[in-house]
Amino acid sequence: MGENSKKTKKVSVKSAAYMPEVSPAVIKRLPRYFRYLREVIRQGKTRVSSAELSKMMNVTASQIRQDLNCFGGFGQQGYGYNVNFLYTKICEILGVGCGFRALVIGAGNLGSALVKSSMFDKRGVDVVAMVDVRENIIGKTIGDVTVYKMDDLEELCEKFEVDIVILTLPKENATAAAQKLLNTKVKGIWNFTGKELDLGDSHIVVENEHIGDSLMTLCYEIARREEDL
Amino acid sequence: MGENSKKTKKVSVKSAAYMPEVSPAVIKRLPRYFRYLREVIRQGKTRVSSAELSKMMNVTASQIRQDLNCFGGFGQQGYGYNVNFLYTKICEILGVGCGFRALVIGAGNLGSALVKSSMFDKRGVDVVAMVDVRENIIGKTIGDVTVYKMDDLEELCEKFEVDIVILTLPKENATAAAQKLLNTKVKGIWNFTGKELDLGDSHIVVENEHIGDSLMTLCYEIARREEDL
DNA sequence: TAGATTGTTAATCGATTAACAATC
DNA sequence: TAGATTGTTAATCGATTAACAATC
Repeated sequence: MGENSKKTKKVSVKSAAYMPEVSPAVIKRLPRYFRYLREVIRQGKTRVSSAELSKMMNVTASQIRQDLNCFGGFGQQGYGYNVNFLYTKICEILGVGCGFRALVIGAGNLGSALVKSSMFDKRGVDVVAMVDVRENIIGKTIGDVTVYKMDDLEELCEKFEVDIVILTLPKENATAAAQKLLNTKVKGIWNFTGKELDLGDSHIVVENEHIGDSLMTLCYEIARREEDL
Repeated sequence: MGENSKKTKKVSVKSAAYMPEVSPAVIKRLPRYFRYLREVIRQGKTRVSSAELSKMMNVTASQIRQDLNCFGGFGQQGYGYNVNFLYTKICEILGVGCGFRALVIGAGNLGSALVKSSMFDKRGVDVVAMVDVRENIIGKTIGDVTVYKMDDLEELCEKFEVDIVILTLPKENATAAAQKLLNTKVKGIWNFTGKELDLGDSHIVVENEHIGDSLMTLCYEIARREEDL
């Protein structure tokens, strides 16, 4: 650090084996560090202190240092954090650069919007295929992803070595789709169907996404402010 | 309660004035109760206990009772909760039925997908207009919402009495759009731009939505499971 | 009445913050 | 060296759970 040229600093990246379980609260904050570090990089800074970050992000400097230290000593006393180094570390932790491959089930409005966005690119996830039940769109290309038959789901997962499946189909079909995936090498499901999946202790990790929930908390806040005028 | 026919039970809905601040943790869970209660209603049940709900939702019964009690005594000892009554109360709390009106800035893929979904309907939010900067889509209809000129944003908010504005434009323009809204009667912003807005203590409530964040925590979990095989 | 289940208090657990010694 | 800022411990704060009296 200090432009990474001083040879003295030992970067103690805690080894996975001896790493104590990281708390859910910390994990949920990691993507936010990822985003803000990209912003800091975009601003052309090469170093950043927990105090600076804290001001940008509206959290305490203490929390930032505590959070980062769950994964290793990425900073340097008297200096702060080397932005690029820290960003690299956060990316490692979050699996950016693992080259995960994703398949989207459902080529409707939401599925299409997701695929066309820059979201996956930014996070190093490669969308390799979409599937749908509607015959008339099989073979079409959305963004630059081809739509295949839903029937071929398992073979497609095999062929493309799919790591992550994204569910954007009607909630009635969510469970059936998830069941099919249990027989594949798929490692994670990102579930937009609204039907919360619980695959118990299967090898598949599930992340249930409920976009509408934050609309409701917004409405709650608005309604609450109205009543105590 | 008890089919609501016994006259004895006093439903002590805590009055807003004397209601102590509800903790953020509780508020964030409310939409989930909303979703599960809809499910219970769909199943045709008329009563539900905290124990039953707890099994469905994978949380402790204690937490459910504690959460609901922040807002009033909605249950009845020995009986449980009347599903419809509880649902009504949760809806009230969350402002469903306040008839909030929303305007979407940005008629791109995401904006269009949101508008075409059933999300707003389900939550009693009425999308009254979209705006965009691209001349060629002005006047078009998406879902059943008309696209207007971005230039007319303030007038449209006034004319349609917009409560909530949804930002789905490029992040570079997020701040400028939010600034414009400060001069209107808009009460809340649902922000998908990726640029976190902080309007300080303005009268506008902001909810920053980062869909990609949960993709990253999914990747984190996958990467972590891979390393400790 | 007896049984069930809430509402609520007290105990536990986890997460955040403050403080400061270590050290670059 | 002096100044700055981390890494880390201890103190505080908040959230969850357990337990049970109240009561339908």
